[in-house]
Amino acid sequence: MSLRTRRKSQTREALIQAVLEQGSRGDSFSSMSLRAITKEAGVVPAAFYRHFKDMEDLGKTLVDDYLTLALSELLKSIFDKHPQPTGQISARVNRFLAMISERPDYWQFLVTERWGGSPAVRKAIKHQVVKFESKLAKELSELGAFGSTPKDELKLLAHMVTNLFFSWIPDWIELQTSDPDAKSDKLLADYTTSCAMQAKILFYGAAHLKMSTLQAS
Amino acid sequence: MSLRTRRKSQTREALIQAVLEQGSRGDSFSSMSLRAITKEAGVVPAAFYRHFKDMEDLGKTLVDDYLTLALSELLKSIFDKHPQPTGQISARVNRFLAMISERPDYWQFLVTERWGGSPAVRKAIKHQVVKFESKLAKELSELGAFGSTPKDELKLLAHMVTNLFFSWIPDWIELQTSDPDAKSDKLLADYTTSCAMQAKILFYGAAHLKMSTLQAS
DNA sequence: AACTTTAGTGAACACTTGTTTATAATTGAT
DNA sequence: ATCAATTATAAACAAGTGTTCACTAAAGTT
Repeated sequence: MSLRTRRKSQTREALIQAVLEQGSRGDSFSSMSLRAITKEAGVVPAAFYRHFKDMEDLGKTLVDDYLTLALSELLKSIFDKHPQPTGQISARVNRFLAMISERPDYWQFLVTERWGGSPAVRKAIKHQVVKFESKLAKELSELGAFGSTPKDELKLLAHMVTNLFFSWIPDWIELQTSDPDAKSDKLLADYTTSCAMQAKILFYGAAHLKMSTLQAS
Repeated sequence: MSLRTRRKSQTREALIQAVLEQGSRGDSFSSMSLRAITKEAGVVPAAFYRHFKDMEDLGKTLVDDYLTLALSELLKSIFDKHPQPTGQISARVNRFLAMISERPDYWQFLVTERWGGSPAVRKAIKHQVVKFESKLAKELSELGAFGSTPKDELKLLAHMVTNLFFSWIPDWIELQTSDPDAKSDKLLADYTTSCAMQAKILFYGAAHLKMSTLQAS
């Protein structure tokens, strides 16, 4: 890799990080200005166009080149082998929450912009989420407990699980930032139990409720 | 009510409707400009300040004076008496989806801004959602199936149910708008079954999974 | 060493933004 | 009928917006 292209990708990264930075401060992507982004990246406004066509282009790139990795890492992290014998769900949930703690800006952006104000970014996220759900459904089918579950039902379950995951993200981030981060390990442990409980409820219901069974309540 | 106050509340309503209108077009609240709102409301920019201090004030008012009603109506609609003997869950889900179809702009705003770019609006929504979850937990406790369920677990369940409800909103709105609205009743029936299935899975899991039971999967 | 390519600069542009001010017009009260 | 109160207007302001253009300077190529 040449020196020039390396430096180019350096400011390109700075622009993307600027977006994530402002996202972490609570701003939504559609309300970010091109000028503010370049300013935060330490570059003049006109330099922006050497890297992206416009802000929409930046947003799509951010999702496709960066956030996608986060989602696929999440998938690996959940379905890797070597699970502890006890508390499999808790351990996986724990790892997910730790991943969020590592790069909260990534996950914050994903949550904020999933139903946010930029159609292009929304569409890009949607595309990645659909892919994630498909892989998740496939992994679930090889899990034993859902071996005989019909494909339709697995897709529905994967959809629910994905939404459950997404619901944890903002709660967990807020829990962390609004806390006197003294004993953050206890905070993690507590919220892990809560999320694991949620996951168990969902999996138990899906595993034991046969389809086309009318269970009124 | 005097003529003047009536006319005042008329343009006030126009301003709020303008926000919902732009929200329905896909814009996020934090990216809406005061001028664009007044323009859409058919009024000059300076007139805005007769009604609201700034955009943030408008946003909070919108949530507290309007969207709150939608949520309490939802609660009534779900827990009213006179339920059909069969398919209680489906019937209630159906009514919820019908409510969304009636005022999609309200629900769209709620979803978009729940994790959106305006801290004040986010906080206002959060406050209403917490209230909603509390009432929901109370209603669930009087439901028979969860009579003996501990309070903590009911709060968790209410939280999950709320998130489940919220997850339906954007999917249902998109399903409707992206459709050649010919046989929209069949669309409603189909999506009702899907959502009802999700609700049943969740309720079944919550009702049958005893707390502090380690159910690995 | 000379030439080309290109990431980043700085100034300028037309336009939109939020907010203030004085003024017009109409309702409510006397 | 007269006067006060107030909703909405029109114009102006400084500041911020996206985008363009000619440019400098450094890296890649010959």
